[in-house]
Amino acid sequence: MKKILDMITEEAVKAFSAAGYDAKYAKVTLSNRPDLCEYQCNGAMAAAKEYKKAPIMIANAVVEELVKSEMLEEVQAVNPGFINMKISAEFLSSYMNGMKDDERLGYDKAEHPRTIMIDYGGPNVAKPLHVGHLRSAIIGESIKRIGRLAGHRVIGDVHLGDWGLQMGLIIMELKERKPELVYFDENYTGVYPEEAPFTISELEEIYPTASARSKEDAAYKEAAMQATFELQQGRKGYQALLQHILNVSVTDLKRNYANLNVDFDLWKGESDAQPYIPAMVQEMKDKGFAYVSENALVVDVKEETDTKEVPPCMILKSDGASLYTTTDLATIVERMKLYAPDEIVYVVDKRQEMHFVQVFRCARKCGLVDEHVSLKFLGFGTMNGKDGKPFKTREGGVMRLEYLLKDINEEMLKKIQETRPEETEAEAIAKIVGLAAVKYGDLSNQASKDYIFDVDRFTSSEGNTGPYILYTIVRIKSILKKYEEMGKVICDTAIAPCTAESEKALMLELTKFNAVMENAFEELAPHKVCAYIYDLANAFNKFYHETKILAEEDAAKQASWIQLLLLTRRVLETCIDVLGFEAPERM
RNA sequence: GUGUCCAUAGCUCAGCUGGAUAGAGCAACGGCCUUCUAAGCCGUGGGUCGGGGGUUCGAAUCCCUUUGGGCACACCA
Repeated sequence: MKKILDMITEEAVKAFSAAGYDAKYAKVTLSNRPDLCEYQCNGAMAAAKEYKKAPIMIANAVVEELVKSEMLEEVQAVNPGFINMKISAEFLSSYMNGMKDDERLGYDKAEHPRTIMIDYGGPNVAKPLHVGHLRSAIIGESIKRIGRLAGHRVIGDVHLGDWGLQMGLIIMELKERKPELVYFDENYTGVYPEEAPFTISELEEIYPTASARSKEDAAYKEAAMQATFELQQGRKGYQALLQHILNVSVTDLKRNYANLNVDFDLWKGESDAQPYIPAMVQEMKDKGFAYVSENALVVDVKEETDTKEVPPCMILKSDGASLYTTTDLATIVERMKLYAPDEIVYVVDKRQEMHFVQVFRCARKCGLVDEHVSLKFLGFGTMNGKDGKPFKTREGGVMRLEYLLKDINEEMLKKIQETRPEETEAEAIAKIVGLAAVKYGDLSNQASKDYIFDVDRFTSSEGNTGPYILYTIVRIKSILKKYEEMGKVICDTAIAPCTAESEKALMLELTKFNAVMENAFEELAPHKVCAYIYDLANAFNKFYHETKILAEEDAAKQASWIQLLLLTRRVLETCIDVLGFEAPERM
């Protein structure tokens, strides 16, 4: 379906042309003065210059044509040259019915579907998920779903951090603790045990210990770097250990991401790109892009238009080992080979922007990606505590994701038990609402900005929060249920033209759905979806308050309203699905 | 130091390619439940859009400058 603004703009184009003015001035926008009108066109003022006429005269001439449109029911020119419009109830209801009868709610599929890879999550296999991983998971998941709704083929890749010094650190620490393990025997030729020599909780303790020690003990760090190098060179025992670490860790990660309602198509990691490194490096050298500088292998990526110094992209360290630019580049090679994406979106902490500038430039320069492939960096800000500083536990440590979710769920549970003590499924509902609270709290902010994680605010049902949105959906569900309990059957009847202000306001909000989704996709901006459903929920709640649907005696009117509720519910549920959460039956 | 992002009501945030009186929510105060979930709805008060210039008929929005913050600047990821 066409977007409503485009449809009205078409009317304006006709009117401008008929009045003898250039159609380029006919652009119609949403009114910023809802008290005066619903839509406006400011083109007359822009046109005034070209035609050397008073804007109001142009506006008047256009309005004379525009009043002929059946789409509009009120059109007027206002000083200095605004054209104010209201849409007709009949046209609005026909648009509603168009949405209702369309599986996609009026949001057309992309004409040219693209293959888009989303690189998000990025957990470190050596560490449990902590709050730092929350944003990437939440935002990335939403971007993935927004892209899919738009009709694209979207592939989500968790891109595990499983290849750096961290691996060497774990191996070293393990060697110190259990030197007798066969993994450390270079002469061992047999088969390695299937069982990992550690559990997930041991693993979670090993890495921080090793990491802390490496900062004080230079020799220890040196040994870890050596182990990393050997791992990368393919030392068998270490490779086997890596597999164990991955198995143990990924099982745990999958459980955690499932709790977040986050789902990856690919569980690839940095290590998967490793086989592509040698050939890639060789080619970079052969083509003359890579050269040795200060013993390291680098590729220049600075450009003339740079306003700052962009350091060369380092391909290999002076000891010959690969580093994160290497694996990121090799991962691009791998992705192009296996999935041939048209676009790769990286949902990563914004502090890594420089790194990705280098990687993207290097990838293009060395021909790792074609001209048409777009590489996008979606950098997100830090999640801060109420004090405005990076979120910490009460003790000042790093907050584990599991504990954070637990806190939120407990808060929600308390709320349910207070308001509805009779609820038997309070815990399950608390989990659903709690997740919505966290995700909405995050996604309602612009991704690139830092934001303050405030449990009290996010779990509140007042204001622009997840619970408020869910409550609105629950209200709709409740009415529909009661309607059927009254013995009435929901038939597929048409939505009648609105008769009240609040009803029209609700319909007007509903019409925005396709434009909002398209815009959210283009700008990779889930927060626009949040802003939209908040407005929509407000419009619905106002309508709800003023309209006693179940008590309505006119059955036709009631049936039309029921359809309007169904449509509102579908739009809201589609939106929250795209945000990555769902609504309970009651709350 | 260089670069970059940010600064909007007491607090948390919106503000589309410049448009009419800068919007929400929270907090404060005041209304609305014998009727679909009051986890709701309605209303009141609260802003020199960090400061200063400029472009424009018109600037929170674009340009310059200044102040105050965040972040990044090749062998960690």
